[in-house]
Amino acid sequence: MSPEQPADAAGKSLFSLQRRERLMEELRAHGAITVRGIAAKLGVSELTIRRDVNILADEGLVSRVHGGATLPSKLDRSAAAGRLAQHSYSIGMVVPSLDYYWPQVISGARAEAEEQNLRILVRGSAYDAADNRRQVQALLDTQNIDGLIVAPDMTGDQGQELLRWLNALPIPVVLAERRSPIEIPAHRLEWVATDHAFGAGMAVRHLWQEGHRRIGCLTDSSSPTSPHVVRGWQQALAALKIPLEGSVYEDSAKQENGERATHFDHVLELCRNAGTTAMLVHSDTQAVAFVQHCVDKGLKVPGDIAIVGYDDEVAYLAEPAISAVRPPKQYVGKVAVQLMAARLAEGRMRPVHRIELNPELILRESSVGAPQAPATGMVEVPQ
Amino acid sequence: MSPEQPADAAGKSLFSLQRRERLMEELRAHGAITVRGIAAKLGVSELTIRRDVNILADEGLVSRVHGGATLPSKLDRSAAAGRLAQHSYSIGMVVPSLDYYWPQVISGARAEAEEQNLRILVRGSAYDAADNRRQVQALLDTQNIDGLIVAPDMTGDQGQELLRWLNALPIPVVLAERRSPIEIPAHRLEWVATDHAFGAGMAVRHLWQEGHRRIGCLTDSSSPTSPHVVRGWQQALAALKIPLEGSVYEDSAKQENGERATHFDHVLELCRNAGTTAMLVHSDTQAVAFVQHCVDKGLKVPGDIAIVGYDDEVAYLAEPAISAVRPPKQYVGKVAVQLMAARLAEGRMRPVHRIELNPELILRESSVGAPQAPATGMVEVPQ
DNA sequence: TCAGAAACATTCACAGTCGAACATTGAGGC
DNA sequence: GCCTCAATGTTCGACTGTGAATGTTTCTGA
Repeated sequence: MSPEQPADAAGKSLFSLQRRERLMEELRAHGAITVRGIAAKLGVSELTIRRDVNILADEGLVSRVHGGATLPSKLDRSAAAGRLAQHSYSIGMVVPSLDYYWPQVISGARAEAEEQNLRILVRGSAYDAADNRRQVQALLDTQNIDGLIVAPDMTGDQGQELLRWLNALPIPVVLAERRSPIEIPAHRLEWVATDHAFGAGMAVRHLWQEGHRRIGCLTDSSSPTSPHVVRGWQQALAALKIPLEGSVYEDSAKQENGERATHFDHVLELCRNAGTTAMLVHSDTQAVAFVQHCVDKGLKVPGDIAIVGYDDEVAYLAEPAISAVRPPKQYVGKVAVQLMAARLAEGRMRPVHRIELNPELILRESSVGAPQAPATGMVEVPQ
Repeated sequence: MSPEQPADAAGKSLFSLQRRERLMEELRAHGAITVRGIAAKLGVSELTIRRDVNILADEGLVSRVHGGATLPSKLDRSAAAGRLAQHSYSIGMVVPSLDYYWPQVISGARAEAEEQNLRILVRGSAYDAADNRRQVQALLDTQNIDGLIVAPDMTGDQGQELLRWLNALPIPVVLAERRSPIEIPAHRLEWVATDHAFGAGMAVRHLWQEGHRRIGCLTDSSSPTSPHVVRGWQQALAALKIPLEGSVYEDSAKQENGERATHFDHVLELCRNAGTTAMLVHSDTQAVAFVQHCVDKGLKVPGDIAIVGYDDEVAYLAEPAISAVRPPKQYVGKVAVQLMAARLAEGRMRPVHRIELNPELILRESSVGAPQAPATGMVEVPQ
């Protein structure tokens, strides 16, 4: 044998550290290794491997066994086993907004990260695939990121391409408030998202229980949340046997500020014609403006028209205060970090997790007729 | 066989630590083991197993009994037992089978419960809503249950009624391998389930990559898993632009034992007529029988027909060994317990979680192209 | 209660593995 | 060049894990 560095099967020289890395790799791949097998594979003597195993075992990275080593096992009670090396990780987080909705998600993520002893680096981005990618790339380039939590724009070809790119990244990726669509098998992407359809359904059922029989929906198609809200609204109508035909359904996304009042008038006109007495209004900034508009026009809320908002960011500020579906934003961040921490700890043996969280319905004045006992499962919050 | 490391059923060498780990796993899955059974399963002498049991018993991890071992019991007052921290909560677990699929789910749940210091009480039930309810009721009556993990039968009115009842129970309930349907708003029920549709799709895409252009599906509609598998198969066909019309799709549930051969012949006939060269066979007991039948009829697997099974319980036993989609059964149990532990710790402020896990595809001989002869001029090196 | 069967403990033999002591090699500093 | 040091290899006696044989204990059912 050559007197230089030892060689592995491919003929490449290895330093001891690389060798131990290789050893861990084999170990992770097979769950166990034999000293003999690895020695042959790496082209070094068995004694060398044994020494490596001892070193790794001292650090608690493997469990020593007669003839080889296994992944650390609870059954192994040697000195070093027990407390895994607290190698702390850094997680990048890219969110599409730093002033609406996402601050709470970030706050939940930060709290959990502290708990799990992780570092989080947050970057804001635009609602736009190209910028998402730029921000992620910046994190990858400048920081030493071990994992990525991201809420990308998924619309259009660019969005799809972005997803594919994320799926192929060498680090684990968790989507927040986004789901990878079935069409592209982004099989490595995990996600945690609020079940907005459920939230919308909950709002509709609540309005039904309040006696409303015609329930419309005013949505904001510029938000990624919108399709889910609309779907939930439609499903709930179907379940309650309310015909979709004739139910007011409007999109306020394209309205300029100046034209908003005009559009609201148009919506109210539709409601009057269709006999609609309740509206689910997506994005509660919209809801606030809409309630304001109704009050200005002399309509009683909830007397003439009941309103439920969506997101519960500013709904309590309106006069009257608006009932709203509240997504568990803190938990979205928290669970995303939990997913990431578990993934980083357990590696690829862990199956891909995809988590939906249910929002809750916060009842305020805008939808509750006479003060009633809250329906089961729904929370009444004063203020 | 060589006098070196012993072998388990799959022929893989095991170190003593791994063997004990396996032993604990079996123990968690079944609650008890026999020395003889485990020795046969792991391919070692009974003496060795006894020694393992002694070691584990010294650690207090098992209770020794004549003929085998059980999970640590309070009744066992040997030296090592006894100082287990008192269980904070007790969780009831009702599963529809104790010999197929579910033992591994239970094993994962037990392992996690141990970790979280919870007590788990497992009861088997029938695939039948009335019996499910009886078993749950029995747990509620006789034990002091703080939470319930259950895989109920959800078919028919009885199933729906059962779900409603579960939803109204005063303790938290987590469904395992079941989803609450949107129709009944069982908004308190959390669940963890394998994404079987994804698994089926993975199998279809694999077969496509192996060159198959007509891919059929043989399902077992008596299993609650069946609809999801079929849905995944259909979606994957659609994505690959394989027409659903003319694709072989058969249900083997209603076949009596005697008629199974006839039905298989019928399926093969259909395959021949439709030009189908690959089948996804749900429940891999079915797959094993089907492969056996094909081989008996002189068909080459995978040469004439490629097979992928579903569940990966016994697929490796067939000759040739069958590729199979493997649901993360251990993790289903594990995650269910995690959900329950978090719920018990955090109370109702925690949003309802609903988790899907991706299965993995285990490739074996039945679907992977036959090994090809080396190109001319190349020398095949023995060993 | 007792007999027979099954499970268990003990002993021994052996193959394989381990690690201490010492030898060898190569890199880097002077 | 020479020295030192760290990494690796070789040898060989000690140790460990396993299984067969054999005797002892425990369980079970009549």
